[in-house]
Amino acid sequence: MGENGPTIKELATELGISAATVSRALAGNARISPATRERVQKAARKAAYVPNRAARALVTGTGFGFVGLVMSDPGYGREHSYIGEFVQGLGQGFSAHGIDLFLAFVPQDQPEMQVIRNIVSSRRADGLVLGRTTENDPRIAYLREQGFPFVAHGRTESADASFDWIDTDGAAAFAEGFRMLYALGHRRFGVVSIEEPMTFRQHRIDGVRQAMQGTDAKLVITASPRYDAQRREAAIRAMLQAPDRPTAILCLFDSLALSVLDIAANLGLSVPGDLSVLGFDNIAPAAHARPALTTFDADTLASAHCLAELLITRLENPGAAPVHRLIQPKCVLRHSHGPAPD
Amino acid sequence: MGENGPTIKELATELGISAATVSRALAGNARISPATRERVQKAARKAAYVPNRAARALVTGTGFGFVGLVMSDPGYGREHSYIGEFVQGLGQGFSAHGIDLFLAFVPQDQPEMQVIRNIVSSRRADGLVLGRTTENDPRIAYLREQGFPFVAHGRTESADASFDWIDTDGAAAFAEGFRMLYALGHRRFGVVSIEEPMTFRQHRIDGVRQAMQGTDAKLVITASPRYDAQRREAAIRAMLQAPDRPTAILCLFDSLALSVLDIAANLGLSVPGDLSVLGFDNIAPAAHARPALTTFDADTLASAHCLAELLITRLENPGAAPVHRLIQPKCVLRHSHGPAPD
DNA sequence: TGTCCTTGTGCAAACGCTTGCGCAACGCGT
DNA sequence: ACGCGTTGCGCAAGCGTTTGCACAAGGACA
Repeated sequence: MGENGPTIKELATELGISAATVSRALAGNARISPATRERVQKAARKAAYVPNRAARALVTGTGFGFVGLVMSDPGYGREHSYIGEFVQGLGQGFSAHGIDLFLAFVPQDQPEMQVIRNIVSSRRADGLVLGRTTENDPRIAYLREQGFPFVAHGRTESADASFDWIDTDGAAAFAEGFRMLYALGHRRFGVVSIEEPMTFRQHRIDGVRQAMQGTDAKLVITASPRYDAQRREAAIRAMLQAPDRPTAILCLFDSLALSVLDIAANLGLSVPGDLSVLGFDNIAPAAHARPALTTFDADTLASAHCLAELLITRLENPGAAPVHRLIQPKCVLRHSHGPAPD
Repeated sequence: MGENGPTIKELATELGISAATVSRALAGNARISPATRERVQKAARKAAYVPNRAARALVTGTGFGFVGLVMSDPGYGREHSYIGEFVQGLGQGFSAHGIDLFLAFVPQDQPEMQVIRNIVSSRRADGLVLGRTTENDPRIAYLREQGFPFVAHGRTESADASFDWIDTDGAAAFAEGFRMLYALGHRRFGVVSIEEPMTFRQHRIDGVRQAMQGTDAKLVITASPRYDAQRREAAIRAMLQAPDRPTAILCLFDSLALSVLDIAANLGLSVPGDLSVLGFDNIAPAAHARPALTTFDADTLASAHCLAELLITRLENPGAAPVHRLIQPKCVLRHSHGPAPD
């Protein structure tokens, strides 16, 4: 084994003071004279002193400075590259505060809840980040009951105010998308949705519904299991082959939109000539699709940053009032939308 | 706060034996009588005893059951979605063995080495996974010197046999790419490369060079800084506007190829009519580009799985002989290549 | 019966850090 | 000159484990 860095005791004897003083000086304790504090801090920097986390965790009873992100989503691989940005944003936010992000992968044969329970009871993490919430999320109920610190990316059905969350304002975005297409003359609308009760699903669909109020627009919705490519394709194909197929389709997220683009091409429908398509998330392939996909960008990176901040303040101050933030997605105008065909 | 489980001492007094015996029984120590061992194990299970990781780590000098992946690459966001798969593969591999993967993000104002040093000296991680190696990688030198367990995704210049690595056989892939294009009649070749001394750069270029041996093909290489979009574009543009521009371009990785596709379109060059383009990595946008990008797939997921296995065996058996594996990428034939123009 | 080895268990130290408390030194007011 | 509050620091006790060593009990052997 190579050289382990110096211990606090070594640093102390080298400075001719006690380990306690070093500890306090490094912690910025007020009872240490500014002169000593500075001297210690300089020496620590010079000696590249890094406190042993195990020792600290043991005595303080806290964790090791890790927060967990539970990865249950099988779809974050290829298409769903927003995960990359999400993780990056979280990581940057946390590392600025000396906290590390760890990824807890959920084995296929295990429910996500079990993984979470395990993390909580082993105290491996100081806090947890929850991805994409469902309408009635059992993870949230459990963590709240355990008093375990967490933040969520997404609300629950009741937009529950008792925990920290950040969400994108999908309703606003989809309403905006509808209005834009309506203004372009579209009257027959489609929404490509999923079967899973993710919170964002309801919001986004509601956004369209509300914007439709009082207009002469028609709406048809199709849904399929989130990661079942076959059924997804069947559903979209059915929508596009219906006698009075929509001329404008809003998709819950980009990978659905990309599927629509592919299938439309197969069916000989031109986009945006015969059909306008809107996505959501602005994942990488969206920009490279032909036609390039018009979509909404919710600045995943910034959201993740913010989520990290939220969890950090929660960890520092467990009793603080919950914070929520709604991000307004921005429409990225590209080439998959246009005037309605006559 | 939820209930913290019992300590080993509590368990011991409850059983009327010493903590040492409990510890040994749980560890399966041979010096403990089978009767006692079984009694202890049953009681531990019943009491839901979970050893305190901090205490254990402190005394054994090991980590907490985490391995780190150092994320220094600023480009793993949008384009470089292979990171998503890489992380997924690692995570799955590790979690099967009760190990968690944490992501160590390198702040912009800090050298990667400092982050690594910090991890090593704080003993936060039991082992480290190194992404994309450079030809003469200081991280590897340091970790070897420290005797810190690690595995690398990529070789070093000397294909150093003294540590565990997995690499893709870029030379073979690029040679194959060359031969395919040559067979299609191409004679003027271009390679779009980067300025950074990543190991894979040399291998891939060498693959082309070797395959060219004895043919009448010409080769021109251009390089630009890895994440400088401006200079990248300038370099590619220059290559495409040269009087005797290549008719076939091999790109070191997909995001370069996508740039080539864009710029070619801007210049009014048709792909694959005027120009054939090959990528490497098979990232998500490659399939959605128009024309869809012909590229090489090295099965990132499987590589990552394998890397995880390697690190685990290394952790279990630090003295074992280093293992290396070379993955043969498979060519994914799509529509960005074709016969040479006459 | 005494010696010696084997087997099973306990004692206590150690890991590196934080923190409550004690204590010395000093300056202030009286 | 005395007491008292303040300031700055050290002592030592832990935090929950693991592990080297000592030790008691018991059987085998001479």
